[in-house]
Formats: sequence, structure tokens, C-alpha cells
Amino acid sequence: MNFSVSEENYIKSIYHLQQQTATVTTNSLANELRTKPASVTDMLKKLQTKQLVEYEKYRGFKLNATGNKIALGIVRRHRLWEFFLVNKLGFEWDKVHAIAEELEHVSSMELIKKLDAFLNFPQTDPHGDPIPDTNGKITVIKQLSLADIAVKKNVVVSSVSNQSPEMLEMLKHYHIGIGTSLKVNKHFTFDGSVEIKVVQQNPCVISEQVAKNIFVHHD
Amino acid sequence: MNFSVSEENYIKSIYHLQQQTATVTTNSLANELRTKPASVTDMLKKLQTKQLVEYEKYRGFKLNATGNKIALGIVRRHRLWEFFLVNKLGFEWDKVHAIAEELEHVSSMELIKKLDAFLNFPQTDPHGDPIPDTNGKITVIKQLSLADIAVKKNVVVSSVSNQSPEMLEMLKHYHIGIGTSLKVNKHFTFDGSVEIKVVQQNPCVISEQVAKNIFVHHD
DNA sequence: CATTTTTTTTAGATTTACCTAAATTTAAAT
DNA sequence: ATTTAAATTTAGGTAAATCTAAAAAAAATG
Repeated sequence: MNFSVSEENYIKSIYHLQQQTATVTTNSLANELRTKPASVTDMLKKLQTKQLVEYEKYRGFKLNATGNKIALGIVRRHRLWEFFLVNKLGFEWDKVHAIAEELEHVSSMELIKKLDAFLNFPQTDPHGDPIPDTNGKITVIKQLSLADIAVKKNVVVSSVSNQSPEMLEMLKHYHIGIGTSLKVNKHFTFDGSVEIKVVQQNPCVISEQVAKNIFVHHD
Repeated sequence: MNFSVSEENYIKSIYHLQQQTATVTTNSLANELRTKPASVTDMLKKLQTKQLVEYEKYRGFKLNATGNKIALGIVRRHRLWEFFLVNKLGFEWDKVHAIAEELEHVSSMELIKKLDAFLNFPQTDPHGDPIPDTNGKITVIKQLSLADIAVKKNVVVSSVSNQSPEMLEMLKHYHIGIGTSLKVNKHFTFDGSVEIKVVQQNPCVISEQVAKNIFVHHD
């Protein structure tokens, strides 16, 4: 089956919201899509008749198996394009989201297959998020945010969950990117801020808000 | 100003039809876009209020200077993407048109600028058609079709005007591509067919219809 | 637990890009 | 120069995706 750009955006947003809460509300989706709740209700009826969501009036909704697979296809396209934009065209990683948002809707199977090969079958996008495979299988790596990491452990940054230009500009300032090695010196219980030591950099303090968005794994 | 995908498609099609006839008719545009004449009239009123076309009721229309510049921007994007698809992703040149048709509407200046640099500033697309520069300047190369070439002159294929899969499949069979050297052995006046000799191939006869679509320049 | 607040849905409009069918204008043909 | 044919436009309508305002349902609160 074929989907409109609008339908694909709804499916993708439901998918992303489900990473936080198993069932998604009308308001939260309207907020995510910068649209109005009434519009969400309209579209959800449509997605329901197309058998992509489980939806009960006033009770929220979630993608069913079919919807999930379609969402993963969109996510795959988005992340492959982001990889292309950063690693081939030389974009900064805080500038690619909006462009990938357009490219992801280009609907050729063959294109994505060849793009994947051209990029050498990357496993993660420039923010460290895993790229689903052709069958919609996604390798979720268990990861902890810097807010939850014990002091003195050497860790490697594996992904950054907030991809806003503001956040990514700040990371650049701290010399933090995917693959950066660092350790936590201290957790300040007063405000949750964290002192970290990035290799070859002076120690610095980051706010709790920042720490919660930086995910790491042990090396 | 910003244009919808539909508006862009109309602008691009008017541009292409103007290569043949200075002024374009409602029917020919409807035919090109596989839509109905009434829809063309609707859209043309819109393009007129947006000051992109000169349009007089019942008299046909053409792009004005602004419209032309926008058309050349779209053509530029289309041809850069075609170059990318063939020379980077390894598509056959008869498979790229439909995909480039989608990619051309992705609306980031920065994307096209960086894509152009990544491709090393190509001058022509895979069919030999020139790629307009950033300012909408296009270098039109004076070229003759095989139907108009004198016998025994060595020529090089510079472009192919019909990009249908059927045509391009046939060219592959004759071992003809952009840059191929060949000469005309004979013009048959009976049906306009042409015997040609492609280097390292046996002589063969192509129909007038094919000959008229293959453009060459002297080497 | 009744009531206020919040969330969600319905009802009815709007915009864009189409369409069909009928009317109008232009072009062609006898 | 009429008449016929073809091309174009108008009129009115549809589907997709929005919206606002009002109604209905669920959740929160005193």
C-alpha cells in the first residue's frame, strides 16, 4: 500500500512517541506534529480504517504490527539520508534533520537499497541512533544517560537524543560527539548537574538536562 | 517565494514545452502533466497572480523572466539528482527519471549546493543535457541529430532527447551512450533510416525516429 | 461524589488540486 | 460566410488535510 506524506508523518510521530509511552494521546501527537487535536482525530480514523493503528475513542492509540513495520521503514529512510548528508555531503549533524524529513518520503525501494550500499550499510545515523534493516529489524542498544553513570567509569558516547540545533551547538562547544570517550567526575545532587572529563579537555560541568540527553556505553 | 510540488511541476512542464514552441497551449500542458485542461486553466490563473507566466485567455501562455528562473532551478535540481543516481548510486540511466522527479522538489538551497560540490560540479546530466548553474544560466550546446549529419564525418554523441526506458534500452543494445564515437555511413531516403558505424561495432541501421533523438557534435 | 478542568471528538468551513459537464471562444472546413 | 469541429474556460463538485468552535467524555479536585 502507498501512503501520503501526511500519513507517513503521523505514523512516524506515533512511532517516536511510543518509545516513551506505550500508548499515545491525541494532544501529545498534535503537539509533536504542530497541528491541532481535531486534525489528529481525523487522521487517526483514517489510519484505523487502513488498519495501521489500534485506536479506541478517548482512550489513545498505538501502532499495530503493520503500522510499526511501516514506521520502521520511514525511520530507516530518514536515518540513511542523515548519514548521507553528514558523511558524504559534509553537513554538520545539527543541520540535517529538516532535510532528511523531506527526503524520507521519496518512495523508491530501489533508491534506498542502492543508497544503503553506497553508504556501506551503516548501522547508526550521525546522532548514534540505530538504522532499522530492510525487514524493519532494529538493534536497540541498552544505553544509560550520563545522569545515571557511576563516577570514574570510562564510557563512550553512543547517541544523543535531543537533536535540536541548540543542543548540538552546545555539544560541539564541549567537544562531545558520537564515539567521544569521557568519564564522570562528580554528580551534584543539588541540581543534578554533572562534572565530566572529556579526553584531552579540561573538566567541565553540564546541566542535568544535558546529561539526560547524552547516552553512553562502557568501552 | 515558496512553491508547492504541483506548482513546480506545472512550471517545469511549461519550461520543457517552451523548448519546442515559444507559447504553450492548455491542451499540450494537460497532456504533458497527464491531467485535464480544466485543471490547467485553474493552475494557470494561480501562476498568473503569482506573476510567473504571461497568460491571455484562449491565447496560450509562457513563463516570464521570473518563471523561467524558477524553472531553471528545478531543472538544475533534477539533473544534479540524476547525475547522483547514475554516477554515485549506480542506477542505469533509463531508471532515474521518476526518482529525480521526486527528489527535485526537496527544497534546501544548502542541499543542492553541497550536492553539486560532492558531484564535482558536473556540466551535464546522464542523458547529456546541460545542468543550469546557480544563477539559472544554462549553456546550450548547438547540436545536430543523426538525421541531419553528413556521411563519413566522425561525431560524438552529446545527448539523447527521448529518455523513455524503451528508447534507452534500445541504445544500450546498439552500444550507444553519451560520448560514444560513431559516423554515418548512409541515409536512406525511402524511410529516413540511417546506417551508422559505432567504433568497435558492426555497422547497423537505425530508424529515422531513433536518429532524430540522438544528438551529436563533431569531435 | 459532585463539580470543575482537561482532553477528545464532532460539526461545519476552508484551501489546494483535482475532476466532469456545459458554455464559450477560436479555428477549420465546406 | 456559415457551419462544424476543436480548444479553452466556467460552473459546480469531490477528496485530502487542515482549521475553529461547540459538544461530549474522562480525569482531577475539593
